[in-house]
Amino acid sequence: MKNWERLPEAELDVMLTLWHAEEALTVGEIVRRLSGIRTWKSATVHVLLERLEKKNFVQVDKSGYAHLYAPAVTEEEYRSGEQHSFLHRFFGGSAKKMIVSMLDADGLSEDDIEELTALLRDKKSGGK
Amino acid sequence: MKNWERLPEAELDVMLTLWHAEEALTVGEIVRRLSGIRTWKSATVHVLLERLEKKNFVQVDKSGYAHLYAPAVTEEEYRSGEQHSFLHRFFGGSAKKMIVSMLDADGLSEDDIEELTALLRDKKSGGK
DNA sequence: TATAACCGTAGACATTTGTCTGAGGAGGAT
DNA sequence: ATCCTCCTCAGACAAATGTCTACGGTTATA
Repeated sequence: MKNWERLPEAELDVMLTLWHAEEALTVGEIVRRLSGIRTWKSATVHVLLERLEKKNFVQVDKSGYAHLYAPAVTEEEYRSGEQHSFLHRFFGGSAKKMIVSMLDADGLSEDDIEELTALLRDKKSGGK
Repeated sequence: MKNWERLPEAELDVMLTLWHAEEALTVGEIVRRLSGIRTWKSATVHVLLERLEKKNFVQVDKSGYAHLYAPAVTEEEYRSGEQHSFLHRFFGGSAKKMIVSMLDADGLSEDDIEELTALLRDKKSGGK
């Protein structure tokens, strides 16, 4: 994670599509997969992909007729960057505070709590 | 939290300043408090505040000579909106998954782990 | 081989975001 | 009264973001 850069919404939706795909996709395929949320024309997606390429977020294979687009940054890399910046803005960088707030707010089932408790236990014993 | 709206970086920095202040602030005061991170002229901050007002994120008291700006949305409201959208984008809405990922990644001390374990215990017994 | 169904690129444009300069007023210190 | 400091507000712009129409070429298919 070199220099963290927050992507605009539209570009992020394209990246999410690429991340969730197993292989490289064509513009048309991306349009199709996004059709639930976005009603973009393919030219729109094309422009977004160009911008993402310029930012080095995707790599393109232009050998065939239909160009193939694939992520050049993993979802984890991007997510952790965004998460990190969020953590700093709103929780002064304390992961603990953020976790506490999520425990309060968002719905966790009994099972989830079990599981998390177990993870914490492992983490303490096995901890580096 | 009506319609969730993500604020641009610059406006968010202004909001964070307002949230961290106890009382309403003047433009000049905001510029001063941001001077560590941003080297904005007061006109810049003024424009950002106007935009935030239009979006109903701040309320302004124009009775005195120097206008006073205060948040119209709490930090928690905003944060939880952003957190929610993040959760959905990257963890399919599962708070558990997100917490798990934070347990792995970000530095938690022994004490933090203790504390979280205790919270989980309380949450299970005292559960609503 | 026509044809319909795709594809890529160019070019255009409205809106939003980021920042500033400059004019003109208020207030306090001299 | 005079100056210096601070404030508001108008206006201006460049860059980034969001989307599209239109044109000309490719392919698979009738």
